[in-house]
Amino acid sequence: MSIESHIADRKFITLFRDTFGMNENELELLLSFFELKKISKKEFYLRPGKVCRYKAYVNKGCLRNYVIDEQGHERVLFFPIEDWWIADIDSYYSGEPATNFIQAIEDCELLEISKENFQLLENKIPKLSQWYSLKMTRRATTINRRMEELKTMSPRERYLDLLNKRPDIFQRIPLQYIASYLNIEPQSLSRLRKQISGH
Amino acid sequence: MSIESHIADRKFITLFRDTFGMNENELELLLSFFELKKISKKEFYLRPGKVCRYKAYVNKGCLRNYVIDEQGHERVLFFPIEDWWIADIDSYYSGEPATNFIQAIEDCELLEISKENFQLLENKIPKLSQWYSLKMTRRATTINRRMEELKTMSPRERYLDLLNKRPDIFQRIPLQYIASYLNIEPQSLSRLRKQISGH
DNA sequence: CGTTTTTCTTAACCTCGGTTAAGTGAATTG
DNA sequence: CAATTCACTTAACCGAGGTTAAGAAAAACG
Repeated sequence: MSIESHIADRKFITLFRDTFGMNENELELLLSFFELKKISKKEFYLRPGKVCRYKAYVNKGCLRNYVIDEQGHERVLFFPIEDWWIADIDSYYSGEPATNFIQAIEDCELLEISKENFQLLENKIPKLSQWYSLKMTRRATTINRRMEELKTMSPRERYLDLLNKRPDIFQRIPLQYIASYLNIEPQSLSRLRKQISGH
Repeated sequence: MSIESHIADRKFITLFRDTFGMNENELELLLSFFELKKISKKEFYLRPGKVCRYKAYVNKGCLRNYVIDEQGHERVLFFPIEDWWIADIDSYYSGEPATNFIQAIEDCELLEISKENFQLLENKIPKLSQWYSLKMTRRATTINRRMEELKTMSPRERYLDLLNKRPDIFQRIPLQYIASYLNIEPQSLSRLRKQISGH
C-alpha cells in the first residue's frame, strides 16, 4: 500500500498543494521522503535518553507528550492530534538526548522524516523553508500563550477554558491525562468537576 | 551622533559580521533600517491595546515583559537584557492588539525596526532569513523549557535554579519582579530566602 | 459473560504559598 | 539632609490543591 493512498485525503497534502502552490512533481518528491509508521495504543514514539533525529506528522490518532519531574510525576505538555508535528523540540535542535516521552493514546498513523532528509528537501523545495519559518513562529506563539495561561490562570480557570476551547479533547483523552495537562492531580480534577456541576 | 558609533562594540554588529559573513555594504544597509530609541527607567516600550508593529534589539539596559491577570496581578514573563529582541510576539504575528507590557527597569538603548522594513530587509539580505529562522527556533525552545519548568518545579526549586543559572539577574533586578517571574508573591520569596539562608 | 484491570470518584487530613497588615530599611527627590 | 516614596521583610491566618487511602464505575479481555 503506497503512502499516497493513506494521506490523499489529509491536510498534509492539501497544505502543500493549496497553501504553497506545489505542483504534482514537487508533491511526489515531498512524499517520497516520508516514511509511514504505525504505532498502536500505549506504544511509545519517543522515550528520554536517545537523541531525537526525526520529526513526524500525525496523520491519524492522538498522543501525549509528557515529562517526568523529580518527584516522579508525569506532566503532560501537549496532546498532539491529527495535523500536528511531533518531536522533542529541544533535543531535535540541540542534539542533546531527549527528555520527553511521546506515547500513543489511540492507534496512530505517523509520517516520519529525518532531520537530514528534511534539510535535503528544504534545499530542493524552497517553499518548504517559508512554510517551516511560519510553523516555528506559530509554535513559538502557541507555547508562549500556554506559558501565560500557566502563569495567570487558576486550575479552575484552566479547566473551564480548556472545556470551552478544546471540547474534542474530552471526547478522546482520559481525564487523568487532562488533569496532568492542567497541572493538577486527577483527584483535584474530580473535586473541581463536582464543585462546578453542583452549581 | 550616528547609530554606528553607538553599536560598534555590540553583538548586534558582530553577530551579522561574524556569524553571517556580512560585508560592510550589507552591514551599512542593515543599520540604515534601524532607528535608535532611548527610553528611561520606568518608561514603557509597549502597552496593551495597540498592535505591535515593531521589534527592537536591546543594545543596552534591562526591561521586564509582563502581563496582568484577571485578579490584577502583574506576572513577569521575561527579563529582556542586552542582545535580546523585544516585541509582543503574539500581537506582532497575529496583528491583534498586544496584551503585554514592556517596561524599562534601567535606562535603555533600543534599535527598532518595523515589521514592513524587516521584510524589505529580508528580501535584500537573504542571510537574514536564515538567521531569523534560527532565532525563532531558539525562541521556541527557550519558551518550551520555561513551560516545562513551570510545570515540573516547585517555587523553591525555581528560585534555586534561577540563582544558579542567572546570578546576574539578582544584581540588577528588584526582588519583587523576580518573585513575579518565579510566579510567587514577594512575601513568599522573602520567606523562601529566609528558610534557605537559615539552613 | 464474568473476571481482571484500568479509570474515576470520594473523603479526611495536611502543607505550601496567598492574603492581609504592619513595620523596617533603602533610595530618590526637593 | 529631611521628607517622601519605594523596596523588602516579618508574622498570623486562611484556603486551594496535594497526599493518602479506599471504594465505585467503566473498560478490556479471555
